[in-house]
Amino acid sequence: MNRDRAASGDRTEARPTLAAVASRAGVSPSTASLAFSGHGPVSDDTRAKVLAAAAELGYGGPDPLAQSLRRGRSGIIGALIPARIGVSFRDPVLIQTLDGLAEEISAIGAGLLLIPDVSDGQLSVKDAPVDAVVLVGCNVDTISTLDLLRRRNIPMVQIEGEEDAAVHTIGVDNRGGVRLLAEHLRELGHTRAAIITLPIDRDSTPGPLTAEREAAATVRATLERIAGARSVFPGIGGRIASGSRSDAGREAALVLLDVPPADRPTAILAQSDLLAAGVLAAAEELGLRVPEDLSVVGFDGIRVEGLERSLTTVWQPSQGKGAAAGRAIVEMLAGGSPEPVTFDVRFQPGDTTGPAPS
Amino acid sequence: MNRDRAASGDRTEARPTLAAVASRAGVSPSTASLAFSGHGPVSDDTRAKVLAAAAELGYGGPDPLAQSLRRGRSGIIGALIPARIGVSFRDPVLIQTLDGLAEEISAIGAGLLLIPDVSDGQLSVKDAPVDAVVLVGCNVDTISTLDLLRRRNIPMVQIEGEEDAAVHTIGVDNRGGVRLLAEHLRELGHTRAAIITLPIDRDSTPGPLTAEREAAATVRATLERIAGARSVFPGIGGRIASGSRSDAGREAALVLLDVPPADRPTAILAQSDLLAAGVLAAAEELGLRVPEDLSVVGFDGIRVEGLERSLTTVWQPSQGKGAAAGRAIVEMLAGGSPEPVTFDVRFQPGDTTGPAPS
DNA sequence: ACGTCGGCTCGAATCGATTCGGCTTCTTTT
DNA sequence: AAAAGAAGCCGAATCGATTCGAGCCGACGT
Repeated sequence: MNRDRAASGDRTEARPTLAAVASRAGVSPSTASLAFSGHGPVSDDTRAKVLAAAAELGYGGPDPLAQSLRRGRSGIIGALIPARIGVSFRDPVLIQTLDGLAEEISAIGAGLLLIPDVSDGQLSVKDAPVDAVVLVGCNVDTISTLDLLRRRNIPMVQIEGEEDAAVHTIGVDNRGGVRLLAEHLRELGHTRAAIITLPIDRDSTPGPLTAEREAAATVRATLERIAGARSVFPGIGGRIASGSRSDAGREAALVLLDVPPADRPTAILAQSDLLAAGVLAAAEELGLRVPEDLSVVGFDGIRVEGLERSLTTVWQPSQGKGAAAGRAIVEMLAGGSPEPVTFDVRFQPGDTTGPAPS
Repeated sequence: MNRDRAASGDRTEARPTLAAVASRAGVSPSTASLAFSGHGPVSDDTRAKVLAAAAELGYGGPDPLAQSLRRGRSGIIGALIPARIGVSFRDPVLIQTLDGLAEEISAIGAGLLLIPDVSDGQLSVKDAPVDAVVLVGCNVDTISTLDLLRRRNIPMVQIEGEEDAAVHTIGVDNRGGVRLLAEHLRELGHTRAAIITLPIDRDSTPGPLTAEREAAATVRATLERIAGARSVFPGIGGRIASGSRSDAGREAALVLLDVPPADRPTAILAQSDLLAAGVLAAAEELGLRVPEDLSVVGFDGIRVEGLERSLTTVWQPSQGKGAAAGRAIVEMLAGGSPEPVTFDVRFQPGDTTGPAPS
């Protein structure tokens, strides 16, 4: 009543509040609230009055913001993705993961807020009204933000990350998966193998896989996959690609393959199917037959658009990882403390591997 | 002090509030707030005290929920997408659009909340704490929800939708774009052309393009593109695909092409590049040469993964559409009322069209 | 030495809804 | 018919922070 709030046609409009509806209906705000939410005993008569008043005033239902504050929940789960949308979403694995995640959290009516993990990004996890955060495919060097969240008691789940971080982790058997592939190649007689890795640190510049960069690596999954390869081909080297894209794979493969035949690897372990697709393209450009001259394996087990060959690879449950993360979130929000999950992968033979050329 | 709130170690934890920090620092809540936000004149001394107290208490900064309520803004823009994430995000056009959108709204530090427009979805636009909503590639038959939002004064922008809806609309010249392609085909001598459309209504079942379905159509963009084709090939018919995916295009094309040569269309207008890619695949399966036996055009001008041919198509600024939507949102949130935008498209010749076979 | 001007801090209202205990009425039970 | 019970409604506190006007105190000007 003080100042001009009553005459608040001064702004563009004055959204009616629940209180306004209540007073118009001649009931108390509490009753109006009950009538709307259906949480308490309200006579049909009263409810009708409230609804009528709401209609007359053009009331659009309780303000989600106020509800959120009161409830202490916003119904929003933040998804920290590694890069801006246009880039991140070119990765089918990421999409499947988010899909599984979204599906699972929709059980509690929550939605997914995309938060690109780019430093200059204006939106930061820390001032977003999220109930929980999922780090999907991020390298957790954003520790500072993370313990801010922890301090706020916001549940966090990461998919494929450092185990030691005090964050619930969902992973797959990266090491074992790649070892399966490597063993497969060794059984075929390959001895000169090379690897094309996914980004290994925050600045994902492509280049040779050097000891220095490996030492400074922050992306756990990539390291694990390298380790898997090393467990079979101890000294294996290769190149780091700039991302899970076929053009990046092609680029890396061209460098690895465009050498004298004697030095050329007879097998390439690509750390993703998209990379592998790029390797196949490079091989074709160089006139190398797959698998006669070169064997190629991938990782992920996705269907690569436009690739008619069936890739030898390991399948990982991308969607399952997202779903597991979602379930973990749901459980944590309910007060539980779920067990970390590590998924197994499945060897998936294709026609891109064959006996090593003699 | 009543009941056991004071002893609220009863819950899992009791997040310290700004008030707690203030009292520990020996200042008033208002001062503490000022110290944190840096909005008012606070002595360095006091600020330090407050910050120290916050650190001791493990205070993680102001609760975004409370801030949102107070400010009346959540910093979240809702993006209504046509299907669940895994499906929607297979469409590169959608992704680019979202990318442009996200980029633009990050200017005001807002984030994107994904809201799948599926009826059974638990999360609904109406109880999400969003400052604005973008309908991207949705058919607006969700009118009921929409005027709920309007009533709440939530700015809305739609990308490619009914003009008549009282919603700010961003579009492209669908009609003109397809006409360019159709004219191109006519100049090449084609007379028997068929069209493969994107979904035309909510239940996106594939099937022949019949008058009935066309009459019941709800997807504006699809209709406009059909109209563009009709302006050159008046009686053109074809099939409705189930989505912008190459397998859907292939499926539709197989039906259209697997007929006696005399009836077979010599040109197919696919309403998206992905559909066109599917058409190319189908043609190859049927032993038809492109462009000698069949000309194919698409729409969108995207780079189709795994497609080495260069498609004759029109390019549309998908990202630009998203960015325009983002700018519109920003302007509307600032109180302005932006002008609706319609983008032009650009003919992009490729090698998938040629003279009609004699 | 007194009035005034700034700089800093505090009180209190506010954002919009939810919820719990208590109070009134009306109905049922013995 | 009195006691007990139930149904329906209201008051007031609460969620956690922001913000505006007012107040206090030291410093400066004359």
